[in-house]
Amino acid sequence: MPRVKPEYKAERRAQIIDAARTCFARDGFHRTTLQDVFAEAGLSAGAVYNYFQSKDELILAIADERHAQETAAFSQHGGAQDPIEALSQIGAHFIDTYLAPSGAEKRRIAVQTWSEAMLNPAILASVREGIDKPLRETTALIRSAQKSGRLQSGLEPEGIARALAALFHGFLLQKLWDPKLDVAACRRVFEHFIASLSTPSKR
Amino acid sequence: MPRVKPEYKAERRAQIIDAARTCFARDGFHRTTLQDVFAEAGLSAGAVYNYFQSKDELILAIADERHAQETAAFSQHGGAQDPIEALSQIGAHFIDTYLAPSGAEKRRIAVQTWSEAMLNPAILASVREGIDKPLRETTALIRSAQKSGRLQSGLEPEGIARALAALFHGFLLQKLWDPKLDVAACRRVFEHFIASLSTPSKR
Amino acid sequence: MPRVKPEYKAERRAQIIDAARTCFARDGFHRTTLQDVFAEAGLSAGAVYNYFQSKDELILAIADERHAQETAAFSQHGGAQDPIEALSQIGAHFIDTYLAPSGAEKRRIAVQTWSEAMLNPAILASVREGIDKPLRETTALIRSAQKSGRLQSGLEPEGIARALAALFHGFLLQKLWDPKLDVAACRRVFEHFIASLSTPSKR
Amino acid sequence: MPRVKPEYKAERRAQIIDAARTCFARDGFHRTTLQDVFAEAGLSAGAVYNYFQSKDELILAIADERHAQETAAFSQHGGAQDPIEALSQIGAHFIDTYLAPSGAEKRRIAVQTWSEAMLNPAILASVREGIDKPLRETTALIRSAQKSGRLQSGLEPEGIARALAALFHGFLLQKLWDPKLDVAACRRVFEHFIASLSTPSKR
DNA sequence: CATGAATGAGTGTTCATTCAT
DNA sequence: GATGAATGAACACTCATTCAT
Repeated sequence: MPRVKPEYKAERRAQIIDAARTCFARDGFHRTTLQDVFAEAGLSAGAVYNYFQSKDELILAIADERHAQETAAFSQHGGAQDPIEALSQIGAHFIDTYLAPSGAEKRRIAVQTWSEAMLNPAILASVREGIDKPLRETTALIRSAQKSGRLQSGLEPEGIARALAALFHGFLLQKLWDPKLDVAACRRVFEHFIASLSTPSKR
Repeated sequence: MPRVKPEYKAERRAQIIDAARTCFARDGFHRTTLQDVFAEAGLSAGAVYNYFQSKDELILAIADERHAQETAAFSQHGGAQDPIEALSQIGAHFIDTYLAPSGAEKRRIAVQTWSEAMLNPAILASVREGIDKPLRETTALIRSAQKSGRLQSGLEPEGIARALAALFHGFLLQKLWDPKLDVAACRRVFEHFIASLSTPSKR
Repeated sequence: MPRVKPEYKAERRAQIIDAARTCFARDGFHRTTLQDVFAEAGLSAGAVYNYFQSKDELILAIADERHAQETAAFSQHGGAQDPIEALSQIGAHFIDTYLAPSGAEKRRIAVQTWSEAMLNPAILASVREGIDKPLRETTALIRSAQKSGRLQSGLEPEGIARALAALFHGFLLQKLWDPKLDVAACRRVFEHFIASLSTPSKR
Repeated sequence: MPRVKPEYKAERRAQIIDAARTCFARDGFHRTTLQDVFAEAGLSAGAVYNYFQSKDELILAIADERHAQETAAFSQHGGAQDPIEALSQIGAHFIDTYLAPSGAEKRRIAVQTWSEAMLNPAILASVREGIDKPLRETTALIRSAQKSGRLQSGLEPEGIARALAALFHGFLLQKLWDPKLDVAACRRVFEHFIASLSTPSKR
């Protein structure tokens, strides 16, 4: 269908990415064959190859899209006046999005991406991009809160930001291993951790 | 009446597992071919197949071994009288072992195992076994500390235990993505978190 | 009543043939994809298919064109009064055209055509048409020269004609394999061979 | 079948090369699929890939083998005392081998190799190796004959050698295009050409 | 027990060709 | 006539696994 509308190609691309994401979440990057993706997308091999030049490129597109979404969500929820409130809202958003039952697909894509990053430089770059910007913003948030005296200053801001990310990533893994994980409890611990920053550490 | 001494078989098995771990850490479970493992082990295909019936079984053996080591290390470092001290020592041990530069191989195996657990029930069982026992022990430790008044009791013991695990797993990921990660800072945040449990949460 | 002027179609056809020749000479018939030809011609797939119904037809058109040119050149240079002179001029023309540095594209198309003729009857017919007519004309030239006593008659005219063609084709191959081939020396040997026909063989 | 006799692998390799040569001569390098070769050899894909790492490598092996045979044959037939006799014998051998009806397979492989050499550096190297050594030997033969006065010295030895090769290659092409080519006539012209070198050129 | 050549289903990818617009 | 996205059969190649020796 030549001379298509400009949005046609974007739609087709999205259709392929959706199909790939479904397959990858279900069977993993490596157990998913491109034939699976073709079938899921309802397209031929050639059609898919008009949009993505290789399986790796498709995997990368999935990773990139996920990180773009994350960065966007981050900015969206980090706007609260109170820095502690902002941290809390960001945490709540990510916990809701990734740890809810409906987040299963996201979780499964995420973990595979983390594993793949180890071996695939392009995926690693994508993962880092998805991590570094939020980390920098969180760090800035914490630093400004420390300066205004609202957070204790005994810990490095970056360390705190990394701990928040680590808590989130770690809970995500636990939810993946055990779907019965008590997400509400995770959220409470998360809140406790943030709250604990307001008081000087005992040590 | 075995034809060969049992030690012989155990040594051969260890030789194969070592080779496999080296390959898997370097190239990943899926990019590693069994030919790679044969070459790394200096053995023939048939020899390896006398010890492991499939690639999956080899992967599982790697995962099992890792979790056995972890559980053992956990018990070994969790014996301190003071529960807070015990938690601190356990944390220090795992951070030292997995986040040190020399822990790269362990990290790379760990993340792949987590990803594989999503798709392979046997690996999932292995991962859960490696997580659940430590989690139960930590939970028990925390619960007893709460009863004796040494830890605040506003948070569920299991939630705290899971948060400690999450912090550790999350830092491991970050170290994987960025080898320059400041491990000392991670350790300080970890300590802060444990310390924060001694005081009532502000909220 | 055609919608477009006939010249338009002829121009388009020539444009496609030029592009195809460029691609085929550069990458070979089999390594050249039609996508390459479309790009080189600056036309779409559909446009090219309006002029040639298949890749084979395009290859055949290239071969035909080459042989038409050759036959024309042959007639053009074979008109000298003296048959020996005519042979010499024809030889000189072909050596100049095909063995000069600028003849690289022609050489590369020629050799591929020879190889393809082996497998593709239509190409074989084209090659034979390009060879047979010149061969018949040369044979006639030689026969008449023999009758008039200007050439020795110990050899069959067709054999001599074929030897001249063989020399030319063989030198073409050598130039293809080694661009530093001394073309002037080839020309001298060619002249010697023609000259040798004027005197009775020693044997 | 492990722990095979040393000659086992060589036999297998020859079996594959034979099958490939049959297929390539019949259908051409590019129209032959590896499946064809597997079927012709009566082996599986994996078995063939244990001996040749790619289709190109198989093609190269065919070319190399052909040139090795040619060089060997050349040395074998070039030992006559009389240089003119030696040239004559070499020519007769190659004409017999390649232009006889039974030489069809050799011819078909040869022409494809020439065409492929244009695009494949490894094949080009093989072709040149197969050409250069015979050419050097012929040149030496001619030079020594010139010094001893048995051949006229008006032409460069290398040019003469190249002309002999060109005649042979050109006749080979003609036989390919027309199986009814009179090979005896070719041989006579070849002989005439050699004989013509014994007398000073008329020019 | 060890060997390693053989197996063959399965993989990612290509590309000549079509046809709705 | 021209466009170019879509088709899908076909291809080269891989690799976990087997088994005769």
